[in-house]
Amino acid sequence: MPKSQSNSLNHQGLTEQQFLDQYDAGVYERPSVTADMLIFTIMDQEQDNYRKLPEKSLQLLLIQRGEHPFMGQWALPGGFVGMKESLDEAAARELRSETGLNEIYMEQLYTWGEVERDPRTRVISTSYMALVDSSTQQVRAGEDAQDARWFELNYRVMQETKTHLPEGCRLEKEVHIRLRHQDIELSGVVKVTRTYCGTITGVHWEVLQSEGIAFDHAKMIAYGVERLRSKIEYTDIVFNLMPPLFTLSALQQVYETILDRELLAPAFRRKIAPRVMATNEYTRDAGHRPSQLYRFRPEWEDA
Amino acid sequence: MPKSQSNSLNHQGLTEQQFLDQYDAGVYERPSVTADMLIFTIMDQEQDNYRKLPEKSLQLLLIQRGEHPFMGQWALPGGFVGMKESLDEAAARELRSETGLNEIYMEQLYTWGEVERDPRTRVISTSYMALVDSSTQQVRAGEDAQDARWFELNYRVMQETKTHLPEGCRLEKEVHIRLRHQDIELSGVVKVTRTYCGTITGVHWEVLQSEGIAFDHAKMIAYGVERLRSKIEYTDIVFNLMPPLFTLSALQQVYETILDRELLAPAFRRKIAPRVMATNEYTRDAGHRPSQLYRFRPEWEDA
DNA sequence: CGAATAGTGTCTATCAGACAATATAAT
DNA sequence: ATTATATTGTCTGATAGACACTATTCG
Repeated sequence: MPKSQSNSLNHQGLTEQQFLDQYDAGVYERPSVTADMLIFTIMDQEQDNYRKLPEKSLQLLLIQRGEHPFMGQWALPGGFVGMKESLDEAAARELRSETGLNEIYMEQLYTWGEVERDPRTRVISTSYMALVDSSTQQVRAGEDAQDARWFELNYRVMQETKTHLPEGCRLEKEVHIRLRHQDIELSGVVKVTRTYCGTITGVHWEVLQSEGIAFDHAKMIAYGVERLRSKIEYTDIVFNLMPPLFTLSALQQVYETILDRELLAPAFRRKIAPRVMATNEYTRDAGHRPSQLYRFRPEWEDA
Repeated sequence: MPKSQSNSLNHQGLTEQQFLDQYDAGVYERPSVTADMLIFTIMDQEQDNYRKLPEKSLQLLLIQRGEHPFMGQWALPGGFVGMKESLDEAAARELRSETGLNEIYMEQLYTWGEVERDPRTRVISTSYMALVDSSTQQVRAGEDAQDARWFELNYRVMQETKTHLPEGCRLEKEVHIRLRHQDIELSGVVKVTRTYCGTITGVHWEVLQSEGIAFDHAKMIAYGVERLRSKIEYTDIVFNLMPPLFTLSALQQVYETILDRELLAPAFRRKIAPRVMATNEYTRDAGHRPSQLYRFRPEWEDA
């Protein structure tokens, strides 16, 4: 941090040091701040036909609340930011305490600052996204005293409306979220409203329905999925969800589950080619032609 | 907001209502939260040769601090978030009070949560970016009692270093920022460190030098410019910086000033074509061939 | 005419979508 | 042989970079 280092006197005739000594931070009421974590991973679905490849599913880690408010409902792992830890540190601490994992990809997403977000008190929450390869890394969700569980996440745009306004246009999108863990089923409906007025665009996220999802976490989840979907297209974050060795089909499946649409294999392989490197290993016992295993080839190894 | 609506009792035997009634928000110390504004605009430079087009420059609005800390230095307009206003409202309020403008494009950028950001007390700040067309809209910077001024902003990457680590690589980028308003000249150096360790990437922003720029605002500015540069490539936000009618050359110049590189006119015109619509008007008295005036054609008018 | 900008045409390289075709294991 | 996946080849259409060329105004 740059030092302010000023010896000049302010309008009350105080030096900076004197000013800071008499500064009372307590005069104004302050909101609480939390860091909330969207921890994503990819898991294989149970498979009936031994010859077919197992389907992938996107999973999100949630914690059952043991206290009011929203007691019994499921929430994103998160907690209040302490006075002596940075926002990133609070997020990393939360990640560590819920998954036991330390060196994990993590990224700040958005800060939610509406007034009535929490019935207890004014809370401003910054959401983070973390990506975990649960097939290699041992994630101890559910082993903890806390009731943390992986939920299969389905995200789908159910309705899109376009309304013309006198000076622009409004696009409304209704997104349905479904989360499942064994027989626990949660769901939420989030409306995303984009308003175009001349050149000015505004986006508004609103929770229309929330079944078993605590607070306004349904819209944090929706926002996170949108971000994951867009960032997977132009960055290398997918590889955080993959084991060190993987087949190109598996990688394509991960893209397909996250984007929720099918991709053409030849185009996919061409596009991903510069970011992967073939190994001498192959899959075995698959009931069909074996597949070559690849590893991630980071951009900085390029040339 | 979804209601929690639970009648169940917690471990102390309290209903939700009872729990909320006895909840004391004051037990934990809480940080202050501010919303800080990067207000950008484009202005014409003074021109010597009457036949040449005026050059454009990117301008940023700063306010001179009249109080400790960083008294006399220049800061982003910003202020504490009140208990009864949302984060967005606080940002909009700040924008309105500094520029007198109301209906302006505004977007949340990032939340800065390091512990020692402010010598007074723990402060977490969310930065926003606003884009203004100062040629049409009357912006009252400097007319206010407050010392708000438009500064010409220069942003340039001065050094890039690539270090190989045992398990990855580190990319360091040194960015120089220069801000000028008449004979006031401010500058800052920000180091952006990208660490690649396997698939995990982390980005770290650090202020190395700060001449006349208050707090850690130099890195907020750097982050804002980076975001502006990238978003101008894949969204329509430029048009927030343009008057209702403009020439394609002027639009290209705005792209060039923001991206800090020259573009080829034919390629530019092709790319921008679907987003603009020709009018019957032309520029006049230019000392050369007149140029046709265009207007923004929003995506939603497409078909 | 010359200076300066406005605007068009075209060649090429690259890349994504589409789909055909071939390869190879397990049973 | 059949099934299911793996992998390659190729055609086509869209698009960006590069650059040559033409147009139009003022002085």
